[in-house]
Amino acid sequence: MSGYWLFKAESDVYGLSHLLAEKHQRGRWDGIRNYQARNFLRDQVAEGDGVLFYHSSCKEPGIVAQVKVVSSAYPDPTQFDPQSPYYDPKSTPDNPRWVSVDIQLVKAFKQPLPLKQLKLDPLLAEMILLRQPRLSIQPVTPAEWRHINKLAGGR
DNA sequence: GCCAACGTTGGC
DNA sequence: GCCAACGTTGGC
Repeated sequence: MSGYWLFKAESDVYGLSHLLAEKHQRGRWDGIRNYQARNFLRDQVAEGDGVLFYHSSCKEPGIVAQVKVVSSAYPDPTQFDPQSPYYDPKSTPDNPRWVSVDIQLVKAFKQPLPLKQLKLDPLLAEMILLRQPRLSIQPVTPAEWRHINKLAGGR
């Protein structure tokens, strides 16, 4: 596993419950429409990378699961779908603007880690999540990754 | 290329 | 629902 990431989603749009309902708990991470997030996804996120799944815009925002990347980046199909809220009329199949990756659940955290707890943890003070709250795809350091999985009761 | 107006994110 | 922070748009 080469890289570690945090992916953020509104829990009622695509949350852990949606991923759990997918066949093999495997789903597509789509709808990214921010260039900084897109660049990470397109250029750096790789198959096999580890991902912290974060719920935003809900009662208890926080990290709820560990997932892994199970594909390389490919054009996000929703950008070509006029029915989709993520439709982008300026994007063409020849020159797609937005990408997706597929992800698969590794484990749901027994103890979801609420944002308010992360904020209090000195070992996580440098997390991008806490410094640039609006970025929906962001790198996580190996030290942060280990610490968070330990807090969540993982290995 | 500047920057004001506007839109979105997301915690609270 | 509010609003701060930030991103995007578009006139000039």
